[in-house]
Amino acid sequence: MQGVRLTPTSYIVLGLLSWVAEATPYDLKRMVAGSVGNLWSVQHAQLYTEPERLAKAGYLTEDRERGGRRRRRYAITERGRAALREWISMPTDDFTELRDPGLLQLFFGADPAELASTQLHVHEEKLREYEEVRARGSSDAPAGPRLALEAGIGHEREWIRFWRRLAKG
Amino acid sequence: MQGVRLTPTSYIVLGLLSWVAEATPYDLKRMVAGSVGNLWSVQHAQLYTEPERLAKAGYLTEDRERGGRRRRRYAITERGRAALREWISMPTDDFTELRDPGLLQLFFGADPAELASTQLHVHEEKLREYEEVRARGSSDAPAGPRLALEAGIGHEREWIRFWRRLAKG
DNA sequence: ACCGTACCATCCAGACTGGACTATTGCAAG
DNA sequence: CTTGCAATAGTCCAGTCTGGATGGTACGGT
Repeated sequence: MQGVRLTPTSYIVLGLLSWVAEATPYDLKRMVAGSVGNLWSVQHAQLYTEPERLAKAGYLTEDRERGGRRRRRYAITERGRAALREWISMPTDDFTELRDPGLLQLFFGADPAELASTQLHVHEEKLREYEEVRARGSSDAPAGPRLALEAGIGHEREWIRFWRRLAKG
Repeated sequence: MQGVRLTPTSYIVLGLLSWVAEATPYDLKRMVAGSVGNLWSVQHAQLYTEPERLAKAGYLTEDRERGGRRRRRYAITERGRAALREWISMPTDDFTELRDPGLLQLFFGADPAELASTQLHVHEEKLREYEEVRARGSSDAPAGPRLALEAGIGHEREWIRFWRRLAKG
């Protein structure tokens, strides 16, 4: 019931469960894809182990179907909500972690123009995807995801500026 | 001698060792800090285990001091250089992985203005650091690290624009 | 001779990764 | 209706990585 370390992954699970009455790991997986998954990648296997861990510590309740798929349904507890609230109210000064394989190749001497043409494609595609999500979003959607999406769009544009500059020598 | 998977971390070790005749894990640690460590975080413990793994697979040679600190000195082999060259010449289309704790808090409903003031500090500091590195750099430095630094500076500026916008409502 | 401060190496439990593997269910064509 | 495919859903595992603790070595200064 006590003493687990809460990681960013934990807060993703708690955060998503604070928006819905209950969810199975598979539901979480779909919620993550196309939203928070863009700013913090989560392995699907974690969405099975992490809720289990959180349930053991009292942040969630677990309820398992008998027969059939034997889905586990999780719901957030008051203790879980409190932990989430507390985390949200303490602005972090932890730093952005960036992992960009293309940039790594550039660092170690890859041909800038050639690399740029590959990377440009990838980032243009991603930008298109984000802009589509934005277009679909209703105006009464929660502010958080909308703002995070704006951040993502801004960064994709920056990537595109950067690689475009390299592409033309 | 065979069959290890080469990860980005592997290429960081190979890449750094391609620039110097030999290095101990501790040397690698210092080389990473303030350069490639900014675009791909590496735990120091990995700089002990990864070269060992690479040496076993024939990409590096290992030579251990007797007595004293018993430092291990690693040097890249022709096989290692070949692997590095091959990786560099194949532009990756793997995608940027971004992990930003602040953005995650924003996503889940943190107060934008409050969060922004914390994050602004952090990113302004980082930008200052990058610009200092750039100022110190000689003009005959290799192009790769210089370009990667430019990317980092561009992104820090983007973060600052983003959080600045949120800070003033 | 002693101390403080870098320098340097190793270890560990727990968490995460990437993917393989299995099973269930819905649906559509034959 | 039954067969087969796609989508849905859950589990497992070996290998890696994480974050930090721990403990040793070297060296200048007093």
